Amino acid sequence: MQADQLSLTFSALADPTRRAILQRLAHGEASVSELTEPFDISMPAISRHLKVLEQAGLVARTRNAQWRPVQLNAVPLAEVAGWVEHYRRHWQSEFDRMDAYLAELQKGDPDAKQ
Amino acid sequence: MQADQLSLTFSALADPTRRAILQRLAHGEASVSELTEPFDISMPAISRHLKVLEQAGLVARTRNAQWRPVQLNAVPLAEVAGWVEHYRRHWQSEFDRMDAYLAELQKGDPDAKQ
DNA sequence: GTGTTAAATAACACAACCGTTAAATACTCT
DNA sequence: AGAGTATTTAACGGTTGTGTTATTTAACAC
Repeated sequence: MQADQLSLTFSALADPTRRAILQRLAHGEASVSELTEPFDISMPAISRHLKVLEQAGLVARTRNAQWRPVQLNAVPLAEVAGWVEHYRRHWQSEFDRMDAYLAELQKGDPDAKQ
Repeated sequence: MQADQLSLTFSALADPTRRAILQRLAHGEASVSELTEPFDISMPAISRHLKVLEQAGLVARTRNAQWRPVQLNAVPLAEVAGWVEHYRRHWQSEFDRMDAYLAELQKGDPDAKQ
């Protein structure tokens, strides 16, 4: 354990169920039952997904009677955005090369089959 | 297995060794031996990290004699950037609230202990 | 207190992850 | 062909992740 924050965040985001939970929470806080409802898995499983998200700092849990509303905390995602930004020029140049290649195809086609 | 691309990418990025490998490759292609050198782990271990990165589409391996130079492919990171971008306004508002809080503290202090 | 609802924890099973060392593969050079 | 170099694959072991069902905890309502 005791992984760095970025590893914790990426690891938490690696599961599609957890990403779907975050997406749901982007619309507002929700109870564990509400978060469980859309999925085919049991509430304990969701509860443990929430624990992973909580340990990554991506959600916060408060308490309201017997409910424990879950709220999104997007702050760790800022670090992800910063990390990935360093690579933008790399994928941009990949895309540029692809664009150039496609343009070359376009240019060639009207001149027809020679 | 057979996870979606985004899960594959996040999962590959969840390991600090693999992120360090990507960072090294951002400066140019490298052999497996070169990539192994900075780490305290064996070459087979690095080789398997490379396999994970390759399956996520983050690196490509060519062949040159007995070397298999590894190259960065940042394209899958574009999807990560797009995904995380949806949450920017959330962490921005978190930061704004934090700023407001700090400003409040600043304003209060000079007025002193009352 | 008793019953009900919401959620977490316990105990278990199974698969995946990550490292190791030893052996196999692929290529070069003489 | 035989030796040397680079890398992968095989076999193993320990830890972690993800699901299940059964049980426990916490708070409400009567």
